[in-house]
Amino acid sequence: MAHEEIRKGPWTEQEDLQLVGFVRLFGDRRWDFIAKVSGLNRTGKSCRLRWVNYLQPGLKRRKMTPQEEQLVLELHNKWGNRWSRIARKLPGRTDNEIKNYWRTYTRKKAQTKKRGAASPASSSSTCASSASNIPSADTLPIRDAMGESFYDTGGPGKGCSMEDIWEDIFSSEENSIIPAAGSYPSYDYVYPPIASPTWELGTGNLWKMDEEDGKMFESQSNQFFSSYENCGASFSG
DNA sequence: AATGAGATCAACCGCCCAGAC
DNA sequence: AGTCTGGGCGGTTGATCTCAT
Repeated sequence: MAHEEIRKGPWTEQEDLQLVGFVRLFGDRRWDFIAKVSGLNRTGKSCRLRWVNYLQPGLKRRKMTPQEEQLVLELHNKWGNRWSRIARKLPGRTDNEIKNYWRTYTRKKAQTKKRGAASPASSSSTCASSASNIPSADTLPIRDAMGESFYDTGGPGKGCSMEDIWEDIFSSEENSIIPAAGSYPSYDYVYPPIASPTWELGTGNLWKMDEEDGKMFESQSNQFFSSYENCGASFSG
């Protein structure tokens, strides 16, 4: 049979929209299923990663605050490289983000040590102790601000940010769908409604449907996607 | 203005674990 | 009880961005 090649590499806005739509329909658990029925030609893992690290509502997506940095240092001291565990203590941060931060931090620290050996005057500045040197979120360049340059890596040009999308979803459907209670951690963020059949139907039949059945939902989700045709107009391909 | 080095971030890989069958 | 499958996690890599020269 025709074997469709699994897509890899950076996600496009189109793919993001598709994924968001299907997560809305099916919840954020059945990644393999979502990968199949969405027609994204991505692996379930890839979909999950994209969702968790980038699309999930509530992500801060701006530079760590000194408080957060301090917390990361403390928790890492406590738990070691248990990034997901640490991330749970930092609302709006992903394990990947923290992992990357830590990597940068250790590098800087190593460099500081090196340089410190050469010029003791600067040796006292570790990332933790120099946290006050880190610009606050307000002073950060536009790029770091929520929603700006959201698709820097997703393709050329600027479409609409996920913030816009979520906002739009939320405002257009706040009266029609009530989010499943406890579906998401209680970040200080108002979540758009995401259907969570897993919780609402228990071990429901929904998950037992095969790919063919899933196609049915594709048409449903198409309605959702069509709402964002304007964004789609700026898609690169 | 061009370029090279360093920093940052998104995404993939491989392993492990838990649940389903 | 054993096997299989999917999801989660930590490690790593590569592309892109930023800044200094």
